Amino acid sequence: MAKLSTKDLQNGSLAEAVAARMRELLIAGEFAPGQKLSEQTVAGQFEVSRNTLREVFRLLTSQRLLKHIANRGVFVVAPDEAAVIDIYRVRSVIQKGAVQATVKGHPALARMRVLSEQAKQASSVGNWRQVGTINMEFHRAMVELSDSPRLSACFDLVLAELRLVFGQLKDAAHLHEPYIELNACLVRTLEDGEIPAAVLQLEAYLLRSERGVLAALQRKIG
Amino acid sequence: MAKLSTKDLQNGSLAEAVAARMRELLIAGEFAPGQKLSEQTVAGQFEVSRNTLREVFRLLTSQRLLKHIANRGVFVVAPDEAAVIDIYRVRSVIQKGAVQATVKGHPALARMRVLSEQAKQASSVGNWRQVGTINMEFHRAMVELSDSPRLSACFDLVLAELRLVFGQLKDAAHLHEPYIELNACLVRTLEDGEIPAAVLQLEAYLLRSERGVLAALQRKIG
DNA sequence: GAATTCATATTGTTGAACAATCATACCTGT
DNA sequence: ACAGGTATGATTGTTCAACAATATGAATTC
Repeated sequence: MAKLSTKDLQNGSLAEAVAARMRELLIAGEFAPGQKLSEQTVAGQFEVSRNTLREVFRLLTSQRLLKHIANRGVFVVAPDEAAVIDIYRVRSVIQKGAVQATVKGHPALARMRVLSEQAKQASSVGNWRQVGTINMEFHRAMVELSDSPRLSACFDLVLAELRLVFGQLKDAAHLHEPYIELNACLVRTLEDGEIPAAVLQLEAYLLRSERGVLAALQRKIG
Repeated sequence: MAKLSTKDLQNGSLAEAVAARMRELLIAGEFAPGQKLSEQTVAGQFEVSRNTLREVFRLLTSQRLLKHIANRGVFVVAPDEAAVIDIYRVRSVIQKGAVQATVKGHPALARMRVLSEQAKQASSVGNWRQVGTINMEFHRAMVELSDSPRLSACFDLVLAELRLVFGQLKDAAHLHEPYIELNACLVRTLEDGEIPAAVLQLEAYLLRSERGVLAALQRKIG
């Protein structure tokens, strides 16, 4: 297990700082899916009290990264096939809803262009980890086209869950690679204001991506 | 202030039971919007320890019914115009997405029919409070057409927030009344499998409802 | 080998204590 | 009188220790 130092003082409370740190570890796949997290043990590892860790657990449980079972403790979520399918259903509804509300010249659209180009650069260098991060940001920007903080919040939840899935797969490194060009293409279509075409491209992207994730999941878990 | 007895032992933990009880009170408008909730005071009112109440606050904060400000405490949320607009944007995206995925003979559709008729009955008796509750259930059932637990969860959040708005309005009693017939009509359209027509009806419903809520909000606050 | 009982460990909850931070009233100086 | 700073008091953030309630696992019994 990696070092669990949380000396890096984030703004806000200690519980939030630990939650943020633990979130990173979870998404990085440092914990096994389904693993039970003992309050005493984890509190010791993060050097916080049990009460504070409980608040951390509540935080991460509400973000669907942990699962709380009464009188049994908290466990790392283990997303299965159904979860992935559901996640992509949410993505489809929300992202299509956002794209359909696109107005030309929206700052989020400019951000999508920048991120799309950054992804191309990162992939040319072979930094697949960063490609994944940028890709996530790209899709977050897409949802921000809807100018809806609540839709963005909901989307962030499923995206975090999806990142957890990626982290739990072993070879997820260049799982995003084929979609860099699709993203760039989508940006152009949106900048031209061709909404229906953009929706079709998005649907194609989501379908391919979902299949890829499901395949990788079945390959590793069976 | 009303009695805060939480003797009714729900299943699950005490914190969850208190959170459920407090949720009811919040939605019933028993707390003023923007009101500060002192840990010591509220813990005393619910007869739980401060630590337990903190977990309750975390729960309700993650449900967007309370707002937590670091080192300042938690406050009852005070949804403004922008919040209502955003809530209806989420409703539009999610409910339209669900309706578009409707398959004939879905159990949720049958449930919508039942609820629509129950609403008609309740309104004929003049039980507006129940009309509101049934109406909420009706729309929840609509989202369940999508067979997506995550979309349902997200929808439940915004619906709870909307109920909080209703609770904070004083004359929100028969705010749902004009929509009983629209709901019944929408059920018929869906049962006939005419998805596009149903989407149009839903859009009309949401637009009218949003305007009604915004008007009531400005009447009472602005 | 299956079911029951008992012992152990973990979670759920409480109360008290202290540090850190914020709000308020008071005071000072010009 | 007023702006600014300071001290005081109250509230939140965090930790610790203890106990009750519940689940886990092993030993026992049939």
